[in-house]
Amino acid sequence: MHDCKEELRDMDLKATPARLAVLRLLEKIDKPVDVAGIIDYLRQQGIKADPATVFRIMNLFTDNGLAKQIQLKEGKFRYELGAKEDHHHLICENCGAIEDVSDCNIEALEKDIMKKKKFFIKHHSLEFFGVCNKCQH
Amino acid sequence: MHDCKEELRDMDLKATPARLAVLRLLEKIDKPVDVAGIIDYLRQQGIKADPATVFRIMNLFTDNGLAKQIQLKEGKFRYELGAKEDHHHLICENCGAIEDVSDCNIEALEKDIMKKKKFFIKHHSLEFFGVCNKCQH
DNA sequence: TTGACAAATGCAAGTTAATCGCATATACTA
DNA sequence: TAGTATATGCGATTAACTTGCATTTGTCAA
Repeated sequence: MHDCKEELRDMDLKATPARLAVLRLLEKIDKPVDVAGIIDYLRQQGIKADPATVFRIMNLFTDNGLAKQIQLKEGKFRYELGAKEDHHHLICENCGAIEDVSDCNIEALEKDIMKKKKFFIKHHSLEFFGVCNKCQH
Repeated sequence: MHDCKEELRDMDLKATPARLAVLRLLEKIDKPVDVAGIIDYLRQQGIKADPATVFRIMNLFTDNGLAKQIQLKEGKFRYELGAKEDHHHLICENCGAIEDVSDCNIEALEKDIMKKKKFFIKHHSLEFFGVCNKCQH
């Protein structure tokens, strides 16, 4: 467990209570959260935060690589920790469950594309939509 | 070139001018369009269509597999032809250019995941974000 | 060809995600 | 501990998308 306060200070970002709590939340969750979920969590922690503030925090974190934006065809953004190792998502179209998958070896594909297309890839998003194990029965 | 009117009738969808024009547009474009773009095209074709109608058409087409929704972290949906062969997108974060890539062999990965995770995959989305060739200079 | 009916559209109002400006509060630094 | 840059709250605003309802329009059967 590392020090969130240090992490923010190192990036010249003020360590406010809301920012610290969001960072801690991102480190804890195992699937991407949306802004409503973040606000709920903050309230649980005794931190009252305006939606505008949370949106501002998430944009700041995204720009600085602390958070990563995820889109699951819901018409809104979700967020997860930027430092998380490369992984992708399985989204159940029946119950909405979100599951992670790793070991997809997209890096090889990326290298190939960069060479073939002369396009410099900075990051990617890969999502699989379908029916989870539970909903198949 | 096939008959759009037939295609709609075969799915028990009424062949209205707006629907036909949208279908023709989807067959023509080489990169995903948003609703504003669709409305522009319809106007060019002499078809006045309300945004609500276009949203309804796109939802209908998506539900029926005629169109596919794409999200490029813009906070809105884009659409492309549902029948298009498997491919993915390169999005330039500098100029916004969108380019297609094919031959990514995601099917193999999908099979692997389906077996390992017991998750039935119906479709996926894969987008690469970075800097296009032009913007590198 | 026409007439009837189900369904598509237009319009207006409403919802939700996200942004912005500005006054106030607060984290950092010296 | 006081000063300053900046983060936050609040209210207003925008943009994407949805919904309800009256009207129009494809379709199909006579």
